[in-house]
Amino acid sequence: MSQFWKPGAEKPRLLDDEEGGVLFLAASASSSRLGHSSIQKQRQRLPVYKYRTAILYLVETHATTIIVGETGSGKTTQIPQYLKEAGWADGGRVIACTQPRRLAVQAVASRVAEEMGVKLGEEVGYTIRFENLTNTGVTMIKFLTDGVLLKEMMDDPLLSKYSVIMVDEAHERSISTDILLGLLKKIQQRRPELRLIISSATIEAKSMAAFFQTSKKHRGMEGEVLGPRIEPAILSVEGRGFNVQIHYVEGPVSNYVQAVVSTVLLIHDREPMGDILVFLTGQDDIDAAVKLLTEEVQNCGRNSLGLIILPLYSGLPRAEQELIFAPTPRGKRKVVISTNIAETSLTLEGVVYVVDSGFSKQRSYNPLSDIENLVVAPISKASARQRAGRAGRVRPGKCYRLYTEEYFINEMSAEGIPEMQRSNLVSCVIQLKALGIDNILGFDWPAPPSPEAMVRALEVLYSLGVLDDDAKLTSPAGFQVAEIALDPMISKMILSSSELGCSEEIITIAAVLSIQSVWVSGRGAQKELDEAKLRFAAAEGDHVTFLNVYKGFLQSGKSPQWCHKNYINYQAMKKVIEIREQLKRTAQRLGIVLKSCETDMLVVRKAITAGFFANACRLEAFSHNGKYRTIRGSQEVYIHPSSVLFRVNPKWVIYHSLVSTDRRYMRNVTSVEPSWLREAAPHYYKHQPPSNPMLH
DNA sequence: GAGCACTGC
Repeated sequence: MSQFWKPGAEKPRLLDDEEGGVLFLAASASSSRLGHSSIQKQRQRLPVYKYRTAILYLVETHATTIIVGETGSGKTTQIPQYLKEAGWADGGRVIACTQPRRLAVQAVASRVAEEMGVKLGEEVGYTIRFENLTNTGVTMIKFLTDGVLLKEMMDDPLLSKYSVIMVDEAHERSISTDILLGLLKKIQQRRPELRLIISSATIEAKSMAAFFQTSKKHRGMEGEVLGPRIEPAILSVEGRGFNVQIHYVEGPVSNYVQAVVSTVLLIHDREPMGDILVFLTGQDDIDAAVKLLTEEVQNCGRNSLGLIILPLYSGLPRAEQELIFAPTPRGKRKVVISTNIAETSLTLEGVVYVVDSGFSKQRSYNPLSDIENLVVAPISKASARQRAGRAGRVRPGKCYRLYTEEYFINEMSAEGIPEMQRSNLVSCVIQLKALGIDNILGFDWPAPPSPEAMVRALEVLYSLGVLDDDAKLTSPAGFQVAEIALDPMISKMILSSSELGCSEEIITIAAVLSIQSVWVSGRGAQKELDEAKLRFAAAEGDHVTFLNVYKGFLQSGKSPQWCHKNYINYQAMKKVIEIREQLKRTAQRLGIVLKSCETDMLVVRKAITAGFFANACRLEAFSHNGKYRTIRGSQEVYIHPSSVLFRVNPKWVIYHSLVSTDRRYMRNVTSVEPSWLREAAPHYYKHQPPSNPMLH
């Protein structure tokens, strides 16, 4: 009576598509005998439902199945349920489904629990940082961020409790996803019974297939049946979006902010009602466009009165972000001018028109200077398609691309560069080391990072005393640093604080350094913000200033009003508390003594130095403009104007990070004594060239 | 006296 495909039953019909992958011929969905409740009917109306049998067949017979599914296909919520219904969660095994983002994990898990009529955290559960809603032995389907799954591998390198692991949104190519894919490929060789599903929104499935294709064949006697086929299966599932008509400009656009404004006005004049979503690169562009558009509307008369113009970027205060979701009043048209946040993280209902500038801010990394920064760069074709798709969620839409069709076809790359190839790899390398991957340079990456970047990461870890001469994790420091889920320099700072007796203070600093900013985003009330900052400013620098803010917050009883009055971001402070609690638990597990140094800030600065000695700088002699040089590399740097040490210019400082604009600015700076540097890292500072007037 | 795409453990 069951319609599910089971091993041994007649196979569904398969067809080779022109790409050389395996594509299933749609089966009829109407013959199902699943339940008749409305939820079941809804499930059956999803495009993925037609492929249910095919998916189960492919997963049964292939070690890896790649599913190309557009948004709205239902793959994320349905496939884990199909697998469970087909018995993949029998015998205490668990079906895992990873997501790049926490919010998606929670949303999908609660949706699936609802569809299955179970309480979230029982048969269906989820795990994200700070939250574990699963029940061992009961949970059959578990949603989690890919970062959490990597963390789980530290305790269970073969992920032995999982029968199927579905890696969703793999096309986004985040660092965690790429590390995970590389490791899963390795696990497959040891666990032929494990099944992988790689789910991606773009057609670049072939390169993913090639990556998993090269898996070594499971060895066995000649003629023996060796379990699943090694070559990955590829299956495409259509989405449920509406058609989106694409319009290109006829000639290149010189000023895309201006072009955005005129395009929005044109849509508003000529097109029927429906909201407009604009993609620009960052806060600057967006604020400029909002201002320009508002002025145009005021100069334009009656027809433009119906526009509600809203900016959207992650740094926006919570209340302003929420305006985006308010339904558009009758007769009005909403225009949301956004960063990439609306491309993947947030979904706006009611959008019918998309205006795509063709650019976004992207992280880039130079391993030689060890500097990460953001650059405005052209987006990929995949990104352009994703942006256009945002116009077709409620009804057929239109997308206006502010670049020529010729440019789209000939100049835009098919896919973006994976994050792995645009980032500092220190955290990535230590994670792999902790998982016993000794040969980092020879690791089978989905997209190998440059050797320079890997060597740079190894150097930094060696200088921190986390790796030894053989590039193996040191014990215990190396393992401890790997266990703390933060940048290794911060983790090292925490370890040192244990010996220096200031771990209570240092974990507060570590928590603050791992959020964006404790201050409310500065524009508009700059003077007031600067004055508020002075109330907390410490002569030692920004790190000690953070301690003062934290103390003030606790003394206020964690009051939102107190935060508001002092230009402090309340949401950020709540996050600091949360991260701090987690660090405290990790520290206790690692045997780090939690101790406060009370008012002795000297040891706090020494602990900071122990983690960040590589970022030491010296004020240039006779410098009247605050010019510093890094000790290693002798690069010209300046204290950022947002630092409490701006214009104070102590002789020796260490910084937490550099931002590179017209100059290189040090953010989060603390003054130090030069003797501490050699104390903290004698090996690192022993061979300074004599031209560098160092450590006298 | 300047600027923060977006995630995640």
